[in-house]
Amino acid sequence: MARVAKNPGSVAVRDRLLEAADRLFYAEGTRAVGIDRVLAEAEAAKASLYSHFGCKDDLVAAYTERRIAEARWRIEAFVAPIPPQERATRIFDWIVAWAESPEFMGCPLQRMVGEITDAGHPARILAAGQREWMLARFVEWVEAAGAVNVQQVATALLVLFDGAAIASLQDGPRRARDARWAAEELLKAAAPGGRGGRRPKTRKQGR
Amino acid sequence: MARVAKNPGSVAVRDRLLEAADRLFYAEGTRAVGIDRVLAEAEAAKASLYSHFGCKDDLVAAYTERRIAEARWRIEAFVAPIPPQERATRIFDWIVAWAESPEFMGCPLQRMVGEITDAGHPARILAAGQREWMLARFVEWVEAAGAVNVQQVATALLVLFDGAAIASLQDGPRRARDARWAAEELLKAAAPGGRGGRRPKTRKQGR
DNA sequence: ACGGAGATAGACAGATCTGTCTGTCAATCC
DNA sequence: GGATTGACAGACAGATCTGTCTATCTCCGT
Repeated sequence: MARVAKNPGSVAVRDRLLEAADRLFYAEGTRAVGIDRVLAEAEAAKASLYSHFGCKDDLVAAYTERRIAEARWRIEAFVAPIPPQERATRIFDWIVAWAESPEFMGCPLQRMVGEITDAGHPARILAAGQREWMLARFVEWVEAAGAVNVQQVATALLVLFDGAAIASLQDGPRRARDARWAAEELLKAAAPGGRGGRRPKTRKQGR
Repeated sequence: MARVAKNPGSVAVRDRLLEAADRLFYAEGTRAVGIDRVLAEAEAAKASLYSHFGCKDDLVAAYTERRIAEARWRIEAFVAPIPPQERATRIFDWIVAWAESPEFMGCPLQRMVGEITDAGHPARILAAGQREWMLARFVEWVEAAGAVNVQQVATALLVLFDGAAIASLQDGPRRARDARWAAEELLKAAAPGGRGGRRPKTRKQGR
């Protein structure tokens, strides 16, 4: 069981399938791409796909999971060398670079949620988890930035983050830069002693 | 040619088709809904659909056009009684109300753009026009608000607007309220004499 | 050397989807 | 009142999509 690649240099079929699905689903959407396209791109057999992933929906879920994992380590890797108090703003540099990359096609999770209406779909469940993770990061970064009104600023940055992705898909990467500018303004306004809101360090006010 | 409804009380078949398409496409996505579903919902014949709209893509374009027209008059109607200098912030009240409505399924244009990859698709062309219209409104409102750095603030609000829609689809209407808070902060910061940016009334710095 | 696990290739069933076409009916126009 | 027009109903073709299944091949461990 779980044999390795049979010939050196080739990748295990499950990975090939997932990589092919990743490329195609992200570029064209999960609904627009059929199983056969994935098989051709992966140079794999249909039986392999259905033995590794039970059905297409589960392949979509696996694709979503992969995108989430990738996003997390990319973000963590980007943020790691940055002083904690600067992370809340600098993360928007990352978004700008992402939006400027030639293969950028928006946020895969946003597009998946737009396509898959059923909130109970396994991929939707995964995406909901990523929302919480992302918000938790913003709370962390905003807190480290020493801002007042942490929760409110963090959710505002989350919304800006989302807006940067979808607006860049429509108008190009300039929107990501616009989001960055807005994020900087918000954090300046939320600097302690600034024109910002209330002081309490932590305040339960919903997520 | 262009006959009226044959029996009183019934609507012309083209309108019925468009209304049915609108409901179904918005609720489930243009790709998930087949022609037959639209026909059943509209209680119309297939030949009627293909004679009024040439193909499904054109029906999708007509749906998009309808959504755009509706958005424009709704926004204009909402904004009309509001003093111009308050419109930039108060428009976010409109978004909050929208996101709170039970049938809210995100911004139809965002979801369409996420589904339809081909930027040359007629519906995509229409959507691009709506982007310009929306940005022009924000510029107008921000200018009326007397803010400095009009273009930059306007694009920031546009990104917040987009973020409010997609984030509310994922996390619920609280994100629209978060966007409203952020918009208020940005406008406060951009008040003349505030901590905001430069003064020039109009400044070409891209759209 | 042999048996089994995993991979491939592809036929196949069944559903669904777009788009065409034929035939019928009712209302309207000249 | 006869011709025209628009709508309806639905069969049909052709493509595509998901998912199953069979048959074959190739590694790998024993």
